[in-house]
Amino acid sequence: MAINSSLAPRAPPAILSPLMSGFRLFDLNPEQERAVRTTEGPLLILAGAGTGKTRVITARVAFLIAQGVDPAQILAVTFTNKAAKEMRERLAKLVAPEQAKPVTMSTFHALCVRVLRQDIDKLGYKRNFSIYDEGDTTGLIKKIITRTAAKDEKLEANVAKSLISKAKGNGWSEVTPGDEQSLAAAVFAKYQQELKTMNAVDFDDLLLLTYKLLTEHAAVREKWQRKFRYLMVDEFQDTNRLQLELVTNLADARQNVAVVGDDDQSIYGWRGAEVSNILEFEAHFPNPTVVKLEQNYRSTNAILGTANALIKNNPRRRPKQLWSAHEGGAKVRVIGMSDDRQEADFITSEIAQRAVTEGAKHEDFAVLFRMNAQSRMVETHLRELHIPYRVVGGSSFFDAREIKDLLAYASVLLNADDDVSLLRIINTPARGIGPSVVERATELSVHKRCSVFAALQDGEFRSGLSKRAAEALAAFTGFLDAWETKLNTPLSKQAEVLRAFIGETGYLADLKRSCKTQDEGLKRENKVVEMIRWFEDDEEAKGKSLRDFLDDMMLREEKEEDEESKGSGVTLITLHAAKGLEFPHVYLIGLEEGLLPHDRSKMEGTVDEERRLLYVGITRARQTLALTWCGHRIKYGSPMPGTASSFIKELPAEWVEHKNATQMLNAPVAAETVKGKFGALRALLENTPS
DNA sequence: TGCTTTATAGTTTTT
DNA sequence: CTATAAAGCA
Repeated sequence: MAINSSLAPRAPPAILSPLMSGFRLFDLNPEQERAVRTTEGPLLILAGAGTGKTRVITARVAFLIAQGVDPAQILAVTFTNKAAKEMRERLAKLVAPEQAKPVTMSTFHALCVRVLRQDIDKLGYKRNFSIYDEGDTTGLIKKIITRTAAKDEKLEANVAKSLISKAKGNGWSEVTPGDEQSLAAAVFAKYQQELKTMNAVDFDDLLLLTYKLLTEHAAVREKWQRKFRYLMVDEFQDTNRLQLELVTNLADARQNVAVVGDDDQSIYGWRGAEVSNILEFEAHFPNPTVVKLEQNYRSTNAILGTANALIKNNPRRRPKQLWSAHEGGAKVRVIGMSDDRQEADFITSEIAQRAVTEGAKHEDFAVLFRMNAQSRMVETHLRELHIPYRVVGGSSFFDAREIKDLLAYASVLLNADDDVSLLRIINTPARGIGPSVVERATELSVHKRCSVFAALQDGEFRSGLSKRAAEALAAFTGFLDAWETKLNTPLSKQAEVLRAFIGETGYLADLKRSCKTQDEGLKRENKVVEMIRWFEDDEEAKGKSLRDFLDDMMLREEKEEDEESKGSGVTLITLHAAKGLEFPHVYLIGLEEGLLPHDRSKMEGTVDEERRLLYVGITRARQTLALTWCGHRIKYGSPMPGTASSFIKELPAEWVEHKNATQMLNAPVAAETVKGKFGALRALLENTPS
């Protein structure tokens, strides 16, 4: 996110000379400059919240280029596409386009796809492997569980999935011990074997198989070590063991590995992130240069003092002390509420009030919470006051049925062994291949350890079918074959082939028929058409193949922004999703024992991570921060009593003031009055074009 | 096939 | 309470 944009003058647009003369270090502070200038050997940059991390990374890449490093030999790895994109945009402002373009800036996963598409055959997969997303893998695991579990055995698909994911993230096979260990282990083994017969990989496999490739095939490892001479890893505190291993294996003897991260912001331990990667960095990369970035360009000292005091209570961490050249700022308010209704009412009416009295914009405010369910009450109250808002997170563009169907069709063309996709579309629209045929084919595929498509081709299988079914099946497989050939004809425009193929399937007509309203049908159809056009653009502009495009789609999160509320309004967001963002005014709600820290964290012994979560929340605020807790909260329909979070006791008296909402609501302006005034003002504003 | 009823469980989430 | 998934029904 935009770190310190208000303070920093824009950097000069181009590097004047590859030599040091003329190269300005963009007004970096001494620590930042040291991080940028340290180009050789391992480097650990401990970048506290709001200390200009992204700036340092991009400046360092620019510096490397100015030093004469070939841009193509620089690799910067991030966690999200968004971060990679942002970094690329920032770099584009520091160096010439022809220097920026060859730099590799990608996520771990995208990088691994690149490696695997070249050499995965060395591991017994085919190079046209499919990538399965969360939904695909959950479905697969579910099926395997029902097939494997005895009647008295129970195993939740999500539990199994997380066990499998963690096992893979740690390198390989050991499934964490537990009561269902044997079943989970069996499911794991079957799952992995089935993925392979389908020539498919999941997200974890992307990392795992790349790791295998690099460690077991020296030639491949050396190829990539030669390619990348300077490595940078962002958000290093979020890496798991496998990702650390990948970095280790990509680095050659020179060990030019620069990692950037903040152990205090490690909040993804529950999904396999290893804080020890950053805490014990020296063990993995001996004698590193260590740089601490502690000057914060985001928040007031009241906010930073509060954050510092809180996080000091964590035992395993690298000591850091954020400070700011800004004023002390307003004290952090800790406000006790009677219940969650009052909490929401207080926050929303105060936002309404401050919009008037302080002239603050709605998008300056954010409400942060531990659980998504907490947003509801706030939403209701915001709607009542006609305050625009956006809820971050939510459903993805790619969750839409029609998009999944389209991607499945495309995937089957490229890899017919992809059962998950094949089964998705085999009878959509209905083409006479009913559930019984599909079931028998699936059974045979399990028995013969082949893909469903291969099972469908089996002569014996076909002769066992009714004449009608056999004909329908032959028509379908022939159809796929024909279009596969067309797609792979050299010089053919794949987007056009795909469009014609989808047309021929009759999918769109079927889609529209299944919709209740015509309007909905058109919208859905439009999505499909749009996506094909999107591919067409990529094919023409960037020369992407359908496979490239599918890879991009599978590895992209891209939450769908609500079209009307895009860009404006109060932000409602979970603490996890808020990492990396900043807002002038933050309300952090639900600071109750059991919610933050969450009850489950106590059982799991991860209260430290909950503290970091609160720390992340606090450090999102630029100017003002309010923390609230409730004496009662509606849980599962009925109000449950609650007490203030134990974290509140850890906050420093110097920077914090304690209040209670009943006084505040009654004292200056009654909430109703504010509502009325604001409503009138708003009506006025709405008649004025903005 | 597609719909309504019933049971069940209930952090955090990117790739 | 409410979202979701499986089961039951037309």
